[in-house]
Amino acid sequence: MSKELAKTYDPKGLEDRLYKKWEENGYFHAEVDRSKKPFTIVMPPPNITGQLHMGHALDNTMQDILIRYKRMQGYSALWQPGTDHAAIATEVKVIEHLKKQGIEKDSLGREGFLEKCWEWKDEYGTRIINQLKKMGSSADWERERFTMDEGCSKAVEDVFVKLYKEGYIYKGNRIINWCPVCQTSISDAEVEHQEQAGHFWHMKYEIVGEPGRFVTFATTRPETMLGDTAVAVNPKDERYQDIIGKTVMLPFVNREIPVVADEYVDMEFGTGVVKITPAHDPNDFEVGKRHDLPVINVLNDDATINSNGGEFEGMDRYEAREIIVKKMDEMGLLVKIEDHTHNVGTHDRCNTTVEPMVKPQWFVAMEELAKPAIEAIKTGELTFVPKNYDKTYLHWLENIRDWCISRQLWWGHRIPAYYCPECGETVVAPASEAPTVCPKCGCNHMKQDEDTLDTWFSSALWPFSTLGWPEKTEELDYFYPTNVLVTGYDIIFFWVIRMVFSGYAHTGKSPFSTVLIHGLVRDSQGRKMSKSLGNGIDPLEIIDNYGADALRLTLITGNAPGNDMRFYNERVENSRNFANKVWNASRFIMMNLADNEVTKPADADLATEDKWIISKVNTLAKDVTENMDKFELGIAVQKVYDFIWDEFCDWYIEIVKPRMYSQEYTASKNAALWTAKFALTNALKMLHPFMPFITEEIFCTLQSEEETIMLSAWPEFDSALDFPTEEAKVERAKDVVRGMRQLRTDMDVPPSKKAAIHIVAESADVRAIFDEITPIFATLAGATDVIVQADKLGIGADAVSAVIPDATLFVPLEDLVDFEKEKERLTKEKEKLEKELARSRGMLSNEKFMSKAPEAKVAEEREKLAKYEQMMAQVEARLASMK
RNA sequence: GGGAUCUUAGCUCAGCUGGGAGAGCAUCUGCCUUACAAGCAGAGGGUCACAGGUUCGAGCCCUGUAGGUCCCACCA
Repeated sequence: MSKELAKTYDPKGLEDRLYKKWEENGYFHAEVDRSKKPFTIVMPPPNITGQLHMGHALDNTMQDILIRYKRMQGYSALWQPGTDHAAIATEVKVIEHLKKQGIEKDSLGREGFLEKCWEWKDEYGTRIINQLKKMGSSADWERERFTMDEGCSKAVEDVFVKLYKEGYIYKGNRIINWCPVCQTSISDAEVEHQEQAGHFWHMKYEIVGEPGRFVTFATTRPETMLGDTAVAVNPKDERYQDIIGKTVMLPFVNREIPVVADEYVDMEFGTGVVKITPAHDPNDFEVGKRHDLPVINVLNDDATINSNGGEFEGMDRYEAREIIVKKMDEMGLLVKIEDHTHNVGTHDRCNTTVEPMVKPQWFVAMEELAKPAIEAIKTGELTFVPKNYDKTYLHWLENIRDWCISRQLWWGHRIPAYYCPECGETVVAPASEAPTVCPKCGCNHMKQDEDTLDTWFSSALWPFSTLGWPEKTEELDYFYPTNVLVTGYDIIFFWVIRMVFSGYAHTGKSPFSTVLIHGLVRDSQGRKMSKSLGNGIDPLEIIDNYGADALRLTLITGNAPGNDMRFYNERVENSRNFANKVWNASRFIMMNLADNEVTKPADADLATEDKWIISKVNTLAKDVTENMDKFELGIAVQKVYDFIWDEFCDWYIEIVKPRMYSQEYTASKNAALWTAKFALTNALKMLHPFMPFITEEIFCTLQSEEETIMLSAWPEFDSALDFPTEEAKVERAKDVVRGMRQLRTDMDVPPSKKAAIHIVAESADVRAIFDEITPIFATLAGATDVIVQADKLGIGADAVSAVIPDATLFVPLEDLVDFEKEKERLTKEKEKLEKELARSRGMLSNEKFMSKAPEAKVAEEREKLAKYEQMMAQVEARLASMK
């Protein structure tokens, strides 16, 4: 025996050992190699605040599968990894971290705080990477990047300057979403709308000059009235024609505000009158612009009322709301209160209700930039898998609004804009050309913008900045554009879209041709895994208990692209069991290979079952490859799984056992061993992208430690191996195997001895079963006998005769095969075949089908019919022989 | 309000361009058998949500109904 393998598969230790081997040998590294075709995937950079969760696990497993597959196919397969600085996420974490030490962010100053952030990055930035390695990820770690490293920062600056010069980036005083807790602006994509139960307050303002006459309106946010600069009605609304142009009195702040007419107002809704607060509502802001209304901000950055709010100054927005309602009521201006559920915008990170505010911010004008990204889908340069996501993508792009990219944070890429406090001049330039002197007035007081960029600004450039852009590197030329982007549907707006338009804007190409979308990993009850629910399952724990291969298989099996999945331990156990099955099947083959010199058998020496399993594994290669190419990873692995378990283990190994047990090294034994090794090796290769560790371990035991399955050639369909399958013969072989097994069970032998008994048909060699077809029973009926051998455990004929009445045990064939059961089975099969035949003949004699269906389809059907007819003949013959 | 998507075995889900209703788990029966009890042999269990339509043929295509999920959206 060349090597001992444990009876059950234990991934512990083995995984780390193999990973180390791969990494040290540089197997993950992809070179620019013009003799090969490139295949590139950029890894969605995990946040440096991140801990590996199931989302990462799924995402990375899918990418690793594709990369390993392409690498085996001979591509120079680059999986480009890196981490993301994750501006706001990290800043919040670091602030929290500092707070525990009693340090306030502001007390450190900008430089001091950034130092702490970099310390954080150094400490935690590698943690997630090490966790990804535990998954078996074969990324090219030598090329690891960080969104704030020198190159990526250069790319960010260049892009900013370029877009500014082209007029796509502008600074504007516009209404944005403000998070009062994080104290920064956020983009539209970061706002999550939640339905909340609230109230609809009907209140009224008195018309100036007409004491006792009021206009009644309804609002969900009474406190914003402090910033009202008009009330609006629909110009067509007959109820209010006579008040248009008049003014009303705003209580508390005693401001006279006009009644304006605007189409925006829905006559059917509420009272048909809307109070207009341009500073704190996006619609009102637009109305305000149309009517040239003043914008009065009544909120501080922490959402307390500011000095514009008069007596309410300093109050929290909700406190002010309560008191304003109370006072309005006291003044008789509160008409009624209705219950009302409405959508409230919240910050997706901290869940705080965002406050629309007017602030000077930087924006990217999206309309023009979005156009090529829209075209990309229409021309097919970019495809989504599954393809229905292109609708989501298009809908967003076609309704895109300008992207607010400035953030009032310190951790991130600082905006490369410089202002002159003397003359107001703005200069936008990369850091290397930062102006010290104002080009306009010549003063030396130029100050850089305090704000940083949205974290997605740098990730938008990731597919090319990681390859060296804006430099014209070899890597960029060879690996870009990349092939596949693997990500969750939850990130299409944030990231995918921005990468695509950036790719077109800066490189003239789509950054990838396919976006492979996966769903969310949910808990066993279908809930999102979340910290607050405490229902998260830690992938590292699963790896610890079941192994990375089992986790990977679980995440891929039975899941279609784009669909959510539920994760529970029973599924992992099944995967673990499969790993064990593979392990044991391999162990069996290796035990039998022992020290035999296995040589490639002549075709003539291959038995029916050999040819059968060879052509099965050959067809498998075709099927799996096809599905891999369609990104149907779940189907692909299912096919490998079924092959190994249902065909290779349950059939082939069982059928071939008697041949393997032969003490003489016959041509038949050699053929069986060779075939088994061939089928196993190929199956392992196809399994490798999914379960890298166990397949490598077995492969190395089978071949040599120096080799690696990672760089072995992916099995291709080979027509020379496509032997015609003789299903009927194999069926018979299985019957005999079953019979033998039953016989062994039924024999009246002490259990301890049963283990020692192997059955080999002697006079009618089991071989005959495969070599004869219909006359099988006739042949066997003449021979009928089977010898029980017990030599494997050193129990000789004497011992057998001591246990079993007859020293040489003759077992009639009837005991091998249960004829009654067999007849039943055949009859069922016949019925099924009859149905099939009827269907097939019906189709082929149907004029419409014959005239409409494509030729290939008809040919296929003819083949099927021929097959059915042949099978029917066999079944009938067998039935006849049994009478 | 707009859009997407789902409804298949007790549970969780596959079923890709129309032609055999499937897997895992669970249940039941029998087996510690020289690869594997994390296993083997077998069994039961489904009007493919409902109603129409197209088709020689529908789980799959079309229309409608009911229920669920998700995304987008400025009804104050």
